[in-house]
Amino acid sequence: MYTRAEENYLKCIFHLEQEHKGAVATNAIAQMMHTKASSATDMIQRLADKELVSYRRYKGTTLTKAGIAVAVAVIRKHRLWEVFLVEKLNFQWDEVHEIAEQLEHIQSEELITRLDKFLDHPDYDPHGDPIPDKHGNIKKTEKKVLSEMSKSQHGILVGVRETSGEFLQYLDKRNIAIGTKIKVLGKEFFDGSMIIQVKREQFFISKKIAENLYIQV
Amino acid sequence: MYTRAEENYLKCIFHLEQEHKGAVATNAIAQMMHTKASSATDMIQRLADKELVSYRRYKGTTLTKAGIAVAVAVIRKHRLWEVFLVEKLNFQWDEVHEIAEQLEHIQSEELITRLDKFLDHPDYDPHGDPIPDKHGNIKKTEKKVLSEMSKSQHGILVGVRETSGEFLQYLDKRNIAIGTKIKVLGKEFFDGSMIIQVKREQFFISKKIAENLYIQV
DNA sequence: AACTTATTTTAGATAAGACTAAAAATAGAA
DNA sequence: TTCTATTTTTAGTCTTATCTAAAATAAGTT
Ligand SMILES: [Mn+2]
Ligand SMILES: [Mn+2]
Ligand SMILES: [Mn+2]
Ligand SMILES: [Mn+2]
Repeated sequence: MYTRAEENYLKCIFHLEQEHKGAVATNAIAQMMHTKASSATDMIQRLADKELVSYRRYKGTTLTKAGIAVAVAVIRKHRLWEVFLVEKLNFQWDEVHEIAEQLEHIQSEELITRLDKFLDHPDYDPHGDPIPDKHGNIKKTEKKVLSEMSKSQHGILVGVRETSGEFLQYLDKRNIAIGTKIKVLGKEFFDGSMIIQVKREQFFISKKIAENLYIQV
Repeated sequence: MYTRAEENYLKCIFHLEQEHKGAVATNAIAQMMHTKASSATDMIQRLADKELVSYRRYKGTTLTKAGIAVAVAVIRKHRLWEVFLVEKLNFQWDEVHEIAEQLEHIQSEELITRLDKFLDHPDYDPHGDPIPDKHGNIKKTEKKVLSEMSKSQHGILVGVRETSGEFLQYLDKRNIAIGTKIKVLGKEFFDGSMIIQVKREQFFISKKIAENLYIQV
């Protein structure tokens, strides 16, 4: 099988490739992995030797079929464990990421099959991200970033972009969670800030917040 | 914290020290770790630098207070995860060791605290081994190896020495499990083999089998 | 006590994964 | 197009954890 480091790099490249659509820059990988560009280059070259990524120097990196399969399997494990931590061990949604980051590397097909069953085959993790099935298929959900919505539009929160503790606690404090209905009451052109309606309350939110909330309309 | 390898060596030394009472030979460690004596020496010296073991060359190794604490914490995690796998995910008791071997290295105090609670604070793992509490205290149980019992003595199975799949499946096949009442009907001096009564059946067992069953009289 | 064997340690190599510093390639600006 | 700034790669070093081969020590035997 693959090492922890390899799995983490593949997962990282997968996420960057999704976001930017196209070859991923070495610097972007290094930044997300909290490492130096030279270390990233080193790993990328080893992954290329194993045909998990295709790579032409100075031109960026993309995952191969094999690389995608590994990345998606790790993401599946990560998200299933997050569900376990929240649903069964009563962790808060902002506390689970670090632990899942470790648990995602446990090697056992059977374990994941049984965990999935134990959790009753969940479709989404606590942050609203879809859980790939055992064949690696990911349910594509139609969702919009809140910051791109306009006045008087509404929808329900189905996911968050940021998963840092600070951000998730910010949402908790305002009773905003996955499934919460949100309506745009006003939007400021100058700075992109908004007034939103959540249940019976109204909040002012900055553009930065709005950019990190995914809404299903 | 400590690396996976360090944790595995410490756990290994702990178990060997329990068995033989006294300093542990380098070869014994190497054998149990499935590695070479030179590799073991190397690690022992590094553990000695970190004051996790006390070591005098050619004289063997013993754990320090600090080393014991690390080993026991790992053993606690290993056994709690084994309970989880059997009780919650319905694994058989012979299938859980390998997976627990990985899970025991997950670093999170909070996770173990919550797992322990989720499992309702179990005292023993599926193989009858006691689970250390969070302070590292291990319940000492009075138990006897079946091979040392004599004719017409009886007791209940409280643990197994071997945990290999083959051995555990051998027991399953004969309906022998933790908690099963066993009576010695006969014992052969020549080879130490026995006839035992288990529920309504009688079995012939070799000395090797008898040496791997712990009985509470 | 001297020799032989088994155990343990050292010396030297290797691979993964990280780093710093320097060189090379690319992109942007003048 | 040529210079400059940024990005990326290479070269060389480090640590952990492993190996093989050789040297050192301990234990056992005549
Ligand atoms: Mn990870
Ligand atoms: Mn998540
Ligand atoms: Mn282990
Ligand atoms: Mn066990």
